[in-house]
Amino acid sequence: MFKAINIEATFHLAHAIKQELSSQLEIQNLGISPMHVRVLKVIGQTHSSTAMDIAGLFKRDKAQITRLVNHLIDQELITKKPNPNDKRSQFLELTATGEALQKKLKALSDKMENRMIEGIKEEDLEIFTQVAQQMKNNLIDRS
Amino acid sequence: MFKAINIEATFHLAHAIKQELSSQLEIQNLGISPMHVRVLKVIGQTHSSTAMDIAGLFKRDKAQITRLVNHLIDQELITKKPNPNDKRSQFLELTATGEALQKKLKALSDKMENRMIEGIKEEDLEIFTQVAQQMKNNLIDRS
DNA sequence: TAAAGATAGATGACATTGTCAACTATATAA
DNA sequence: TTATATAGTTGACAATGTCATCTATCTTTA
Repeated sequence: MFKAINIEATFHLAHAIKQELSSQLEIQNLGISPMHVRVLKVIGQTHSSTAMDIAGLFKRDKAQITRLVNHLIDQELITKKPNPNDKRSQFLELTATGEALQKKLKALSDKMENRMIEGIKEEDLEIFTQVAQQMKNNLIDRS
Repeated sequence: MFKAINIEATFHLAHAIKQELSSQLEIQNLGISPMHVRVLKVIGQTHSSTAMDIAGLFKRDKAQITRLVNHLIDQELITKKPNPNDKRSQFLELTATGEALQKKLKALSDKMENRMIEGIKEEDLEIFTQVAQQMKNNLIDRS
């Protein structure tokens, strides 16, 4: 009855997105990788996010986030700002260069998503989003 | 208007699936990784598939497939069978051990997918699958 | 049919993504 | 105040993915 068809469909889609994103980043010579894009985006959206916030959001190991963040700092796209409530952690913020890149990236990913959803009904898209979220929760919640 | 929400939703879901799959493979001590599972599955389903067929199906570099396949051969889960029509390529087939593992993996991934789709309406699932496929095609077709 | 180009797969080198364990410095709870 | 927990760093490594180059074979075509 089932053939794990949605697992495969998800893998295929995620891979296609990553490839297209990588290729766009390369074409435009932006010097960062897909995960950097996602991290930059979070930092840009929610001021005062820490490395641990990002790790929690993406469910990634904090070691990975440390390295992604340090790479972005080396490129002067973000900076650390002391957190007065906790000297162990720092708030991450975009620099001016980071903000500028951020805008380019937003344009790029919006354009990509627009292309991706071409010809798909609004209501089906909403169902897609909700089902994706539900599936993720079903997997994470128990276990 | 758009915030690349479906791109993020897809990444989150794909990551949750991979983590759960990895964790199951580890718990059951099966000695293989998620990509091996996918390759094994294809070989089990379509007899007479070659390395290039798999590379095409998954849109992966042939170098990666060569290595995945060779790893599975080292573990005696699959074998190469000469292709009489083309001496450059070989057909890949499951060994008896491979078939046995295949059954365990099928049970495992079916169970996972069942858990994943719990509480989701049949018709919404179908929309999810179709939308995922359409999105993938939209990305791949042009460019 | 002989030479030229295309294809299957292997291999080396490397980038990206992800995980685990150990460590330092700080914070919180007992 | 001691014990425990947490934020982030670092080292080591595994899994995934890419690119370029090489071989053996095919296919085309001159």
